[in-house]
Parts: sequence; C-alpha cells; structure tokens
Amino acid sequence: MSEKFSLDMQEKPVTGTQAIDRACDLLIRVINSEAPVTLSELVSTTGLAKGTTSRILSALERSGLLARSAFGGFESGPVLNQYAVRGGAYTALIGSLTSAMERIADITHETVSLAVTGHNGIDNIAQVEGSYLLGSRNWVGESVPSHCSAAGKVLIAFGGASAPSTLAPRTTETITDFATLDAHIRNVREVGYAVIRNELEQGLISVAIPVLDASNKAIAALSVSGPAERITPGDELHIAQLMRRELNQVQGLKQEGAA
Amino acid sequence: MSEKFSLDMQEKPVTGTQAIDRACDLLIRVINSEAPVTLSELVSTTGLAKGTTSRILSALERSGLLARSAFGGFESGPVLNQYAVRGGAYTALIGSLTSAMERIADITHETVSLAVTGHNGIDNIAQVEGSYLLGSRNWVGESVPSHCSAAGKVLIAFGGASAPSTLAPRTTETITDFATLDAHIRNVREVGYAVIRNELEQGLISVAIPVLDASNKAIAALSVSGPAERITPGDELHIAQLMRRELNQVQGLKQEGAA
DNA sequence: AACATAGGTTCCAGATTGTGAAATTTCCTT
DNA sequence: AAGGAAATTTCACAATCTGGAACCTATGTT
Repeated sequence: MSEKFSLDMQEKPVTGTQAIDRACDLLIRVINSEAPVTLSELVSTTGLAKGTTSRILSALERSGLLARSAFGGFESGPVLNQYAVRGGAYTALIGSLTSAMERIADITHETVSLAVTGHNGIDNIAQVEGSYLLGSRNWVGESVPSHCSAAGKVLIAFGGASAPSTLAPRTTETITDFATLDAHIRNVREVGYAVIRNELEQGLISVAIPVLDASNKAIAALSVSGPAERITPGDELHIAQLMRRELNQVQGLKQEGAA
Repeated sequence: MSEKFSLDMQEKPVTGTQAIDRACDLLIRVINSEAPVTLSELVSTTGLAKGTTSRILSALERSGLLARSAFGGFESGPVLNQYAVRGGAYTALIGSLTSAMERIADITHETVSLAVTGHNGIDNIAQVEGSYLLGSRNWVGESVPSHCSAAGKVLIAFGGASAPSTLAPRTTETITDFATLDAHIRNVREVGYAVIRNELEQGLISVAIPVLDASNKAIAALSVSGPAERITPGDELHIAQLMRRELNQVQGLKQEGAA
C-alpha cells in the first residue's frame, strides 16, 4: 500500500499527527466514494471510535471540506467542489495538450491519454478517444501501477516517478523483478519512449513518451493505447515519433512545466 | 414558516479538534492560493509555530492532499487533483443544465449563471455567456453574499441557504436590515423568482429562479444577468418564465437533486 | 399510541498526544 | 568556503484528543 522506495523499508516513526492522519484518511475516503458515506460506515471501515469519528467529521464539515448530503451521510463539501469547478492544478497542462492529443487520435485512430504521477501509482488525467470501437474506455480518474504501464515507465525513466515497492503482477508478462525493470527503464531513457505489451492487461499495447519540463524532468506522459492486433511492434517507433512531433509543436510547454 | 435569521450568535465551544482545525485551515489556504505557498508564508499568515506548521503540512503531504511543488512551496496534491479531474460533485448538475442554459443565453443574449450554496456565500459553478460584449465576465469559482444576489435570494427563499449573519452593503441599494430582507424573501417565495437591481453592483440586474429537488428544496439557482439599460423591470417576469420553461424540459432533475 | 432500534452527538476523566522554543540540518547565496 | 535563510527534528511538558457510555432523535414495529 505504500509508495516508498524498494530498498529502504525502514519504518518511519511519523509521530505527532494522529488526529490529522485520521482526518485525512476520513476525508479521502469520503471524496473518493461515489455515494455519500454515513458515519457508521466510516466507523466500521476505519475501526475508529464512534465519538472520535463524529468529532473529526464535524470538524471537516465546519471547515467546508465535507458536507452532509440531504439524505444523510457525508460527501465532498463546498470548498472542494469549488476547487474542482475552478479546474484544479492540471487545467493548464490539459488545456495546452488537448489539441495535440486530438491530432494524434485523428491520425492513429487510437485512444490517446495523458497521465501524471499520482499518490498511488500513475493517474490518468485526460483522454481523447480514437475512432475504433474496441479499446475506447474512459479511464480518466483511475490509477495504474507505474511498473506495468507505458506512462509509468517513461515517468520513472525521466525522473517523474519512482517504481513501486513491490512489483505486483497484472498478467503473466508483467515485469516482477527489479533487475529486469531497471534494464527496461535504462532502455526507455535511451530511446526516449516506453512500450508495454500485455504487461498491464492481456492484449493491451501502449506507447508513451514523456512531457518534459525546462530541466528535462518528466511532468507527465502522453500515450497511445490499443489492442495488440492493431498496434504491432513495428508501429511502436512511428507512434512515438508522431507523438514527439506533435508535442514539439505545443507552445509554451517548458514554461508551464517549470511554473 | 419563515426561517429565523435572528441573532442567535451563541459562541459555540468547538473543542477537541484544534489540530484538525489548523490542518483544514492550512489545507484550504494552500488550495485556494494561485501560486505554491511556502512554509514561512503560512507561518506568518496563520501565526502558528514553525515546527507545528511543518509537522501538519508534512502530514497533509503524506496523505496526498498536498504536494511540494518542484520550486518549493506547497500546492494541491494528487488526491485533490484527481478529484478535480473527475469533475467534483457538481458535474451531474452542471451537465444536465448546460443545454438549457445555452438556450436561455441564446434567447436573451445575456449571461446565464448557475449557483449553489457555498461555504461562504453563494458559489457560481457554471456560466454561459450571452452575445453582448458588455456584461460578460466569467465569475465561475467566485462567491457572492446571499442577501444581495438574485441566486442567493431564491436559495434563501426555498430553503437552500440562510441569510448571512451581517448584511454588509455592496451599494447604496443593498438591503441591510433583516426586516426588509425578510419581506423580500417572502415575496420571492410567492412569485417564484428573485431580482436584484443595483444591490450587488451599480447597474447590474439579475433575475434568478430556484432549481428544486424532489422535496421542493432549492439545490441551485439559475440566473440571467445584464446591465440595467437592457433588462428593464418589465423584462423580469418574462425572463423568469423563460428560465422556468426551459428548466421544466430538463429530464431527470428531481432524481438528481435527491441523489 | 407506545415501544424498539439504529444512527448520531455529547460528556468527561485521564493519559496519550500535540505543542513550540530551541537545536540541528539542509540548501542556497555570497 | 563561509555565511545565512529556510525547513526539519528534538524534547519536556501539559494541553489536547481519546473513547466508552450516556444521551438524543428520528424511523419503523408491535
């Protein structure tokens, strides 16, 4: 569950923030839940005392981070909703890349995705559908592990993410040892793009390139995904080059990354 | 039964959440700030001890709610950004009303807004521009007081908001005593729509109707705004009726309000 | 109508937990 | 290299949070 590095598994103490840690946990549980969550549900899933949970939730409600839904239960509050309406921190990035993504989708007919390093893996933050029916599922808002996604690999290779502490297999072809992954990453750094073939899901191919900031650190990853039947090994380089070409035409990217 | 906006200014005790209140305050300061905020800035604006502030911010960072920007300073973290990308809680509401708002803007040529009750006043969450040049400013993400906005008045009248504790004047025509406001609100409840003329800003006219849920409680307010030269007192009723007509054609609203 | 149940809030004594001044470390500037 | 600003960690102390139980207050049941 941790996103720490692989080797130094030393237990950090982390003391002096019990109440805040609990509050954050509750807050995140509520905002990541589809439907409003009741106090009792939170009590049973977290194992906290009823009184404690009620007190913390009331504090979060008082601050406007959470709110009580009309039908009972807690949901995200006005402060967070207002933040979301304003667009969050990724707006500028998504805005500047959308047209490039659309052109790439137009040419390849495949789904184009934009991903960044998240709290627990790689987060997909934008997506443009290709014209094929097969393969077009919207995964904006979902996370994938960094070691078995093309976006994750480029983000690792270009300093934008670190490998998970355990390399959990998703398929029989998922890389599960650090030596192999390390070699892969080294190669990605050399060629400038990453590919996964069946490593995340059987039949899913994805090619990704990094979106770099002024200091050549990856701030995001652009990727094209589709089924193995359509994206052959011979296509990979062409797709990477196409993405690179389109990305180079985006103005003001370097500045935005730095800002 | 008219709600009491009276002076029950009971000082609440609110005890047992000092650390959480401080954490919420810091979190909100960071996410409502344009640029990343440094520890020292937060120390001086909040008056908290340096060590305490550092510890709390680290906890918020650990949970993924905040993150450290590459250039130092804190900004919103992956958990919140992912939440924002997913669209927040108002997505369904905005999505179901956008086409109606566009039709209203088409007919009136004026700016159409959607607002909900926020943590500190009335929050504008969506806006469709009219065709006139004058009057089209985007105020999505901003808040206005409930007693001097048309949206605020309908939300108060239909149980979706309460009047502020103090009626701060914005112009010479702002309602500043509770008796007058109460009479106004009563009238709004009767006729079903609210109007402000110069009460928020000189020359600004706004007409609003409530968006009701299954139990006839206002969950949002739809409004048309423009300059006094174009929206005459005689237009108000027509605009309200137009909005009501368009709103009635929106499918599935009642359910969404309840959900 | 009276009762029963579930879900939520408040109370309170007690010690775990958070506090903040100062020391330490980190990192940038001169 | 040295100096300095900014951030983190340390530590003794007591203020703060905790959690069980009592107390509400709706909703459903006999």
